Amino acid sequence: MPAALPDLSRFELQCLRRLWSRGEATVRQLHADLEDPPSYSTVRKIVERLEEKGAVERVRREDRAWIYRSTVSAPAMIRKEIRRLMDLLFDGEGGPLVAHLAEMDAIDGEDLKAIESQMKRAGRKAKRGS
Amino acid sequence: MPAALPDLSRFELQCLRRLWSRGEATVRQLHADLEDPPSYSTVRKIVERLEEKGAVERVRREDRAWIYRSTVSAPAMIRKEIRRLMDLLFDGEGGPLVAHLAEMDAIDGEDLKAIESQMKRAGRKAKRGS
DNA sequence: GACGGCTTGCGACAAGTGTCGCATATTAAC
DNA sequence: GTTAATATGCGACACTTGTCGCAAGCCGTC
Repeated sequence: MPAALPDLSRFELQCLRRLWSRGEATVRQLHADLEDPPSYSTVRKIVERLEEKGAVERVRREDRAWIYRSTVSAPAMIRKEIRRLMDLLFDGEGGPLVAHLAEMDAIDGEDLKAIESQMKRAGRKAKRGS
Repeated sequence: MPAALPDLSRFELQCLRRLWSRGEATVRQLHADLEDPPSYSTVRKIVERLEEKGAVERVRREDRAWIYRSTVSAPAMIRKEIRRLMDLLFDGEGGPLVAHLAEMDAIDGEDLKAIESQMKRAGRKAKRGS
């Protein structure tokens, strides 16, 4: 099984997302990708901590800078965070979360239709697999 | 408009939820409601901080203990947290969040149906209102 | 009126987080 | 070989968060 996913802070997660997008990146690239970036030093430190937490690793050096790569699965980490919120707000229930999303106009009928067909596909796959 | 909702920590939010359930409560009651409660002192401190942050207020005294009440709207606070996560993970998009929920088996067809009828009702209400 | 129990009001503290600055090392360019 | 750029490795700091303990006050009971 995969090692337990580390607990990441907001900003750590934000940086990690950029790394997921790029696949590999230097601190400078990550810094450039950030929307409202703090100092380079700050991003440097965040990446350092991500490395300590085992969420990121150095793959090779290029142009005297280290290239980093995420060592954690994006979907797994994302779902861990979603689960975290569901546990905190709704005792782990997903229904109320979706209800709020609808009420917040964060999703529409289109989204729902897409999800339904996604679930149908998954259902067929599961049946075939069993 | 309502005052900006304060940023709450995990544990603060957890305590606030119990208060929402009860409507009004003493620190002792909140402490008793918690699943895996830390010391009474700790809960005491959390409530104190909730008060400092303006999320909670004292309504009256009873049996030499203060009764607290939430001053923030539960749905508003909950949605703020959901929005926070959506912004962090999906640039504010709700679709991908629901997709993950389905993939995580956190929701099923029943949930989706319920949401659809909820959206229909909301739609009618909106039409009537306009 | 002293006693015991329960609340409160403070203070304290270790971790975690966001934020930087700076000395040192590395390297491309003169 | 000296210079200028830039990455890294550390250290520092203020704030937040989770966690308590303790002195003081209040109140019902004996």
